[in-house]
Parts: sequence; structure tokens; C-alpha cells
Amino acid sequence: MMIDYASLLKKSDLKATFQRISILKDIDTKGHSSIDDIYDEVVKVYPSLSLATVYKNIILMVEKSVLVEVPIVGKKSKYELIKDDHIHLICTQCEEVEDRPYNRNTDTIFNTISQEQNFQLEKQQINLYGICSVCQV
Amino acid sequence: MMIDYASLLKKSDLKATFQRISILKDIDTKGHSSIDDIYDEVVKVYPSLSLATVYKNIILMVEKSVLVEVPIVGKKSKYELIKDDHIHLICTQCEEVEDRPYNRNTDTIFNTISQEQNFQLEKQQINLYGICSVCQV
DNA sequence: CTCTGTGCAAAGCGTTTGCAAACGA
DNA sequence: TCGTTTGCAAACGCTTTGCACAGAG
Repeated sequence: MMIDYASLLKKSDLKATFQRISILKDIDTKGHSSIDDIYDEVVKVYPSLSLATVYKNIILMVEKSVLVEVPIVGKKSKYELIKDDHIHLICTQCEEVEDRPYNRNTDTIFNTISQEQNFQLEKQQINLYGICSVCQV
Repeated sequence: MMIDYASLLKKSDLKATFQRISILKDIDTKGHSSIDDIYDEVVKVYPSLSLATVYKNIILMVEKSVLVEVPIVGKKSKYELIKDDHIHLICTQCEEVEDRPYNRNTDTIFNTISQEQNFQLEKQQINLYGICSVCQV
């Protein structure tokens, strides 16, 4: 958190507009945000924001590998900043997503499977769906 | 494969129509199909099929836990028959999805993480994205 | 100053809905 | 026969697009 979003954008040949920085800040602060989450949040501090601008920028930042799409069963995708591989705990009740680090074996397992299948691994997404501690009454 | 789809449907209080059986057969044969895959296939043997019927039935069969949605980064979801936990190898080139069984450690890892986080695990989806052996020139 | 990015409104599509007719049990 | 399911066409809502203006570098 508290990354220099402007540098992050420039590194990817994207101009550091207030809209883009606000989008990144929202995602970074929350961890995972949907398009609507982002729009609702950023429009508060920048009322003239257009939803189309959010769409355009998310698409662009995913292409540039600044963001990663996290598709979720039965809901709209969320987006997160690119980061080390990790596990998602996705609450089916409150829809929050929490990250947990891989343990030492996790990587090995997936690499082994990929090698056995002669599969050229590019990206991995481990999603555990369930009820988070907060929602368990 | 070659399951008794009619019984499967009746077990879930769904009438065994030709449309539903054909949808299940397509998914079971291919392993994983998108809505459009299914429509394109079934309409061949049942030309009066409506796309709306496919949508309605997929939604229904997911609710009844006959099918499971597999959301995929940057593409439309695919659907599979419900089955034991497994890993998806998703080819980013040809879009094929292949299943691989969990090895002995996989379950342990996810159960451990869930317990540590007091997370009530309901469902898990492990997706490995990359290039399948066929597409590696 | 130049080229990129934004906002707006319209267009485009995938998905859902309502209803009469057809069908399964 | 009765309740469910289907097909059609319309409605919906999310996403994308084109273009003139604004803004970053």
C-alpha cells in the first residue's frame, strides 16, 4: 500500500491522470474491486468521472499487466494490483476477497503438474470459496 | 461419460427434456462448454432450440448443483458437470480446459489455510493458465 | 505544442423476462 | 390432466465505441 501510482503508470507508458491514480488507489486500498466499486468510490472525489473511463482504463491496465482480473463464480470480476502468487479466500456472503500467501509446497505441486502435462504455466489462480470469519454469525 | 442424464435430472426435480439431456451430454462429452458452445452444438440436432432455453437451463442446473460454473479470465464462463475437486489447466491459446486430479497434499494445504483463517470452506477452484502441449508449436 | 485521455451519448450485445403453446409425467 | 418447460420477441443492462474537448508531458 501507498505505492507511487504515478511511477507505476509511467513505467507502463500510461499518463498519470487523476482518474487513473484514483482507480489504482482504490484497488490498492481495498485489495480487490469491481468496476462498479471503483466507479462509486472515485466519483465521490471526482464527480465528473465517466463510467466509460473506468472501463477503458481497466482494460488498458490489464493489458499492460498493471492489474489482474479475478473472475468470481456468479458475480462480476474484481481487479487487483499485480503481485506475487497468492490464494484468494472469497466470501460467498459478503463478497470480500482476502489474500493468503502460498506455502512452501504450493508452488511445487503446480509446477509438478504442469511439467507432467507438458503445460507451459503462465499464471495461476487459486480461489477458495466459503464463509469468512466475520460472516459466521 | 455416458451417464444416465435423465436420472440425473429427475434426481434434481427437473423434467428430462430432450433439450436438457442434450445440454448435459454436450458438457459431459466436451468436459467444459460455454453457453455458446452448447447452443451451437445442440441446435444441430434440435434446430428449434432457443438460446433462451440454454440460458434458463444452465442457471437452473447450476442452482440445483448439477453443473458448476468455471469463470475464466478474459473470457466467458464455461460449465462442467459437478465432480470431485480437481485442477483446471486452461490453455490461453485454444481455450481448452483439461482436468487434473488433486495430489495427496493439495487438500491438506487448502484445509490448513482455511482452518488458520477460520474460513468455512465450501468450494475450491484451482486454475492454471498457460499453453497446452498441443498449442506449443 | 502534440498526442493521449476523458466525458458524453449512442450503439452494441449478451442475458433476462413475459407469455402462449407444447410437452413430460 | 396439470404443472413444467419451451420458443419467441421484446426488454434490459452492462460494455464498447466515436468524437470533440481537455489535459499531461
